Amino acid sequence: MGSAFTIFKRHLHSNNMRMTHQRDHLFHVLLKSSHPLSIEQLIPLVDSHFVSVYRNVQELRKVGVIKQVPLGLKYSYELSDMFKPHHHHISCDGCSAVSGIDDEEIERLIDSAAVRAGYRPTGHSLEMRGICRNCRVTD
Amino acid sequence: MGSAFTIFKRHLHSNNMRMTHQRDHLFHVLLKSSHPLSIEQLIPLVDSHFVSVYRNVQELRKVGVIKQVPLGLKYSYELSDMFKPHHHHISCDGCSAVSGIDDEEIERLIDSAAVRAGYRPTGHSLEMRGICRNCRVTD
DNA sequence: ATTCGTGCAAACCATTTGCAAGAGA
DNA sequence: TCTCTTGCAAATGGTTTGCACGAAT
Repeated sequence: MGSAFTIFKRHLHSNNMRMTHQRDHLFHVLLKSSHPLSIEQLIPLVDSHFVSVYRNVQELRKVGVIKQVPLGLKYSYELSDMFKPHHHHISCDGCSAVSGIDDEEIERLIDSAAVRAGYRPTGHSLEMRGICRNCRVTD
Repeated sequence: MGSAFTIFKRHLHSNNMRMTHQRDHLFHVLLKSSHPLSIEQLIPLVDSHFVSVYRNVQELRKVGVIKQVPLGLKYSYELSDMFKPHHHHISCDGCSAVSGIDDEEIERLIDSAAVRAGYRPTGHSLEMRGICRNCRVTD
């Protein structure tokens, strides 16, 4: 069958990359996380040398396992659509909480806007900001 | 009247910031540019010390004159909606050309998705990728 | 056995900071 | 004049690289 981890292993193999403890661990940290993580957040969570975190995030991004997403003023990382259904994020200006957003219609509209501009769409990144319920009350 | 530059000057003044050659120049470089520029691109274009470019980009971002946009794998900078009508970008995976996108309906949908998720929307960033006409032919 | 990947130290380089001199208001 | 901003030099710190050892296939 095709669990995320099985797909991951196959994907590594087909790219002549080895499955190591470090990559296994990195993958599972990202799989379990409910929101994207910055390198800074990743380093203490993944038990491997920080240099390996950098290298593996890069390598896995190159082969499409990991996706870079702009969150706040810096980039964070999450598993690609290959492992998590395509979605977007909204982060609260007040408390920085992050929620997932999943809206079919937005996707369609984004792609059709790309086509209208003369492009064959290959992807996009959409990040939203707002004030969450809690922070609206606590003002 | 309210040309972009006049608004800029007023905005600086109301934030106790001085109008200097360097800021004037930075502002005009961004105003004339058809697409966002990275710090790296900005430094040779703006005739001031690179430290001042860093500082001014930061300061002007804090007071809402400049906006940071994720382009490709890094961030670039452009004037905020205060000076250029709100829009998004699509960049070609092949030649890196950037075009502007302006679609009212997407805007509405993005905001309504935010509301549905329980947030009062304050902003968003949307960057698209695709293959442009030229690059589709030249394959 | 043969790569490929890791850890460590060192190098790198983009960005930031401290401070004295210069410029705007 | 008074304060903000600039330029320069130096410090900083996140990221990358070189290399020998260790691990995966």
